[in-house]
Amino acid sequence: MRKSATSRVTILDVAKMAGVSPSTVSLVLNGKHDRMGEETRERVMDAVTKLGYSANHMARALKTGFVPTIGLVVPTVANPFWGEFARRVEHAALAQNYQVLLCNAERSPAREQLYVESMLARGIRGVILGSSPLSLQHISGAAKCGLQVVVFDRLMQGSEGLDFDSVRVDNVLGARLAITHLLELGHRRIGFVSGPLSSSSRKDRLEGYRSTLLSHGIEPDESLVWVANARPDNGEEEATEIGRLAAATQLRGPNPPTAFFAINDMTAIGIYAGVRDLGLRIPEDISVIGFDDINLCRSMNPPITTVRQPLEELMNSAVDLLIGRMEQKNLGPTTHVTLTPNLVLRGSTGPWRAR
Amino acid sequence: MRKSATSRVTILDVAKMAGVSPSTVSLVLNGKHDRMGEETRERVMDAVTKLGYSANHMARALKTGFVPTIGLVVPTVANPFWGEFARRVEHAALAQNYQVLLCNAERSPAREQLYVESMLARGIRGVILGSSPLSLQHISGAAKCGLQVVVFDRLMQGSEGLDFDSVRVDNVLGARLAITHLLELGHRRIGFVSGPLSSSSRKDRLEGYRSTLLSHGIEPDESLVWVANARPDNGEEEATEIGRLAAATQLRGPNPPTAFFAINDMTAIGIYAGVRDLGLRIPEDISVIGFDDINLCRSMNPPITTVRQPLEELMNSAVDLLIGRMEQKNLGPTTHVTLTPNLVLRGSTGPWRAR
DNA sequence: ATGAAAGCGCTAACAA
DNA sequence: TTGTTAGCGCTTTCAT
Repeated sequence: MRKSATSRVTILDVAKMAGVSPSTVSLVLNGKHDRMGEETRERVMDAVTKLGYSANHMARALKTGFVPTIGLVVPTVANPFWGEFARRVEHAALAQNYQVLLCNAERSPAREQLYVESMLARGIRGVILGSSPLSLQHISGAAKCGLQVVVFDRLMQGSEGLDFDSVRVDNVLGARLAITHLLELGHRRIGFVSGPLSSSSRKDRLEGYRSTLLSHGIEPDESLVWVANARPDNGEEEATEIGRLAAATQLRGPNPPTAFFAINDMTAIGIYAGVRDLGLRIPEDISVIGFDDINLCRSMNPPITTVRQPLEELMNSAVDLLIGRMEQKNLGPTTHVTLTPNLVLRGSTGPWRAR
Repeated sequence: MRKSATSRVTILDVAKMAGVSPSTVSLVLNGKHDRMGEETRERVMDAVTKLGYSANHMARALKTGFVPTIGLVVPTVANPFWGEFARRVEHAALAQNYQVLLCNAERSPAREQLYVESMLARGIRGVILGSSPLSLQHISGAAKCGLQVVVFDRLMQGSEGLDFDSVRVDNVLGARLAITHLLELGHRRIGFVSGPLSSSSRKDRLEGYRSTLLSHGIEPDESLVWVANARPDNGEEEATEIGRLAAATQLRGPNPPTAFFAINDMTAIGIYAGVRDLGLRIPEDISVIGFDDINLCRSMNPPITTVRQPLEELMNSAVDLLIGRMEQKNLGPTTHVTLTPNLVLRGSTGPWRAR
């Protein structure tokens, strides 16, 4: 049994110094029963500061069965979108005195499951799931153990007997916004570029792409949709690499697109690189539109036209929903929040011109 | 007292089902005393799987005083460098059966301290500190409580009575590599662009910049060093914004630089934007060199020439060092690992030409 | 080879 | 208003 070099000061030490019982100290610390001797309270607080006491969260959690922490599982922190996402969640959580445990699942259901179980073992009772595999089967065990879950980016079909609160942007609409914009600029051959269709948000965006084309009388050309394969290790290639390869390949094909709709901004950045490799210009030769509106969009040359997700509102809702469940203030049926994306016009899209 | 809806199965349930005592179950689970009835062991394992038992980490930690988790504090996950950094740490830690608790301090010493104390309260005994304020005073309390610390990116002067293991790249050399390269290309007016000099790595890079110039007979021109101010809220502007503003301002000045050395790649990306805003080209009109070598460098137009930090090796060392301390396998004096950076030539630097 | 019992640090009935 | 007591789930001597 490994023990810390310097054992910490406990509630007993405080009690002894203040000349009261441990339960009194606990009462003071937790602000219970304000009908308590003001003088006693002060003695206790004095001892606390003198001793530099700070509570042992594990002992408290073991006793109360409650941990003021929410778990956050994201597919990868290497993509700035998820970094921004995590910051928003953390901000909203901190405002309600919850901490955030951030987990990087690398788009692997196995890792996701591992993390979720580890959270449960640590007494964490609520988790926000970022984009991840379509099936939530691997989470069901945890859910049965009382774990509250809010998913981002996908609605459950309930087909698995699972039904979680969810929060997302209207992805079909987002895609429609993007494609309509391109169509209005005169583009007719629009490429769709994505990593594996591993989340319903991605499927929705593809659906929005197809349906918008159709509704404008254009038959979707399957040779124009590029969906990267998942890698054998269950991971996913870097979005930038996917975009670059897609652009290079598509543009050299027999009937190249004149515009690309990227599944997200990082993929759009990759497309930029692919386009440049061929000596083509954006937006003069090729238009590109992204999704998310990460900060980087403004720094690119040209700045990226994209579909913005209202991340702050989305994450505020997610955190409120989750904490409501954890504190049993919300016992109703599952809630699904869908917010509206909007198009941010910048420099990467321009009118179609014959080349 | 809030309790989980579905109480989890405990070691007692397993013991009952297997018809043994709880201590036997514990023994089996922890692989102790292999001189144990094979048949008993099987009965226990059977019960474990049937019941879907998984240990309560809090109870275990409370008892043993040991948590197989290391904390990782980074300044911001919105910058992909730190995302990559976190992935490396996580990878190295997982290989040794440790989990990683990722904390986003937003470059605020107050938040850093908060996180560190919260880790201590959760029984975490080791933490890796990414770049953060020069003073580690706010960590000293935790360190006295037995928290093991490995710092990245800075060496302690010991002036505060603190002395931690550390891991870093030779930042002075990194800057020398960059500046020498620019000098060899013929540049004489080289700008230095950075956010607040809030870490010794940044100070070192500035020192390397100055000393290299000096050693080549060039008197550093202070009007060429751009160091953004810290914001009142203790946070830091986005690196890209700093770069953009620096480039815009410097380039419009009376005696503009012909090349920029950016404190990191994200700042270099911001400089790209600032240069473009003025209708200038990279590298024809202006050369730019970054630091870190994040993946994004390869996707930019032109790809960014940069000073590479060997992140994988760095993080492997950090994790090994930390776990060695936590498991008391390493009791020696503090260790300081310094690795060598190397220049990655790409397209953002070119020969000086009179404009 | 296995069980009984103590206790990690804390909180929450219940007493006083 | 404050103290006593029992235990949260686990590990680990010490018995047997």
